Amino acid sequence: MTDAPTKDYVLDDQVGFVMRRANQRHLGLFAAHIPDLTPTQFAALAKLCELGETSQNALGRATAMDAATIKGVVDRLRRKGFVDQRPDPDDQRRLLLKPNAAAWEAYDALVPAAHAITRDTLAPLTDGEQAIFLMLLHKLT
Amino acid sequence: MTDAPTKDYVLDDQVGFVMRRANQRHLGLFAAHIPDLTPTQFAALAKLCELGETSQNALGRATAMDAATIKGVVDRLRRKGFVDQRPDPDDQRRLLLKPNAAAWEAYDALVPAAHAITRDTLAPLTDGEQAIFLMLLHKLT
DNA sequence: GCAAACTCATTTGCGTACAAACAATAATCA
DNA sequence: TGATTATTGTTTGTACGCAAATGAGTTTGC
Repeated sequence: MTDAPTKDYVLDDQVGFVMRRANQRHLGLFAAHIPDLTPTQFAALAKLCELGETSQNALGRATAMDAATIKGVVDRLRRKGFVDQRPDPDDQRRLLLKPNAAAWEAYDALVPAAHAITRDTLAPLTDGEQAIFLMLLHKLT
Repeated sequence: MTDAPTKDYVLDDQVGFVMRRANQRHLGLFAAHIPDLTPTQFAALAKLCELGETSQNALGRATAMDAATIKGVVDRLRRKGFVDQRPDPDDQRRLLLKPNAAAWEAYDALVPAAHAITRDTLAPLTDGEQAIFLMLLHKLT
C-alpha cells in the first residue's frame, strides 16, 4: 500500500474557481437579456422598487453592497434617470432614494427578462437539481 | 380560484444574486487564509505551476481570464517576483511565462491554505451535500 | 449634559472583469 | 506568392468590490 499523495491541488475542482466560472457564464446571459443594466444595477433597482423610499446605505445592505459600491451604483442609476433623491429631514446624514416613474416602468418591463436569465442560468440542471442547487447555494451565503 | 400572481420577482431568490453573495463569502475566507494574494492571482500562480512554461494568453485561457485581465494579473505576479518571462523564439508575438523558484516555494507553502479555503467555504454543507453541490455547480459552467 | 461610540455618505487606492480598438506577427488558402 | 484572416499582447474606458480614512451627524451611557 502506498500513501496517496496528499498534495494534489487541482485548481479546476476548487469551489471558488468553479463558482467564478459559473458566475461568468451567468453574467454573459444577463448581458444578453438586459444589455442596458448590469446585474448589480438591476439588483439595486429591483430592491429599491421592492422597498420604496430607502436610505442609500440601507439599500446597499439590502443588496449586499458596501457603502462605497452602492454609491457608485446609485450614481449610475441616477444618471440613467431612475432614482430621485432627497435629504432625510429626520436624519441629516441620510440620503433618501426613491424609484421614480421611469424606474417602475423599467422594472416592470425587465422582470420577464430577469426571470429568463435565472431560467437560462439553471437550464443545464433538471427541475429537481435546480431546487437542490438553490437550496445548497443558499446555505453557502 | 384566483390566478396566482405571475409577477413576483424576489431578488433574494435569484441564482445570480445568491451566487454573488456566496462568492463574497468565499472571497472573505480566501483573504483570511491568503492575505497576500488574491484568488485570481493564486489561480494564475497555481495554473502556471501546473502547466510549466506557457504563453500569457494561454495562461489566461486556462484560468478563464481574458487577455486584458490576465495581463494585469501577470504584471502583479511579476512585481511580486513570482514569474519569469521571455519572448518565444518560435513566435515573436508570444510572451513565455515560467514559474521561478519563489513561485514554487509560495505555491507549495500555500496549497494547504488553499485546501482550507475550499473546506471552509463548503463547511455549511455535509460531505454528501458538498459532493452534490460541486457536481451541479460544474454543470453551470 | 456631555463624551464616547456609532452611523452615514464620500473619497481614494487597488484589483478584478470585459469590451473595443490597435499594431505586430502567423497561418491559411486562393 | 500575396492577400485575407486569425492570434498575441497591449491600451483605454467603464463597472463592480473592498479597505481605509474622513467629516458630519446621531445615539448611548454615565
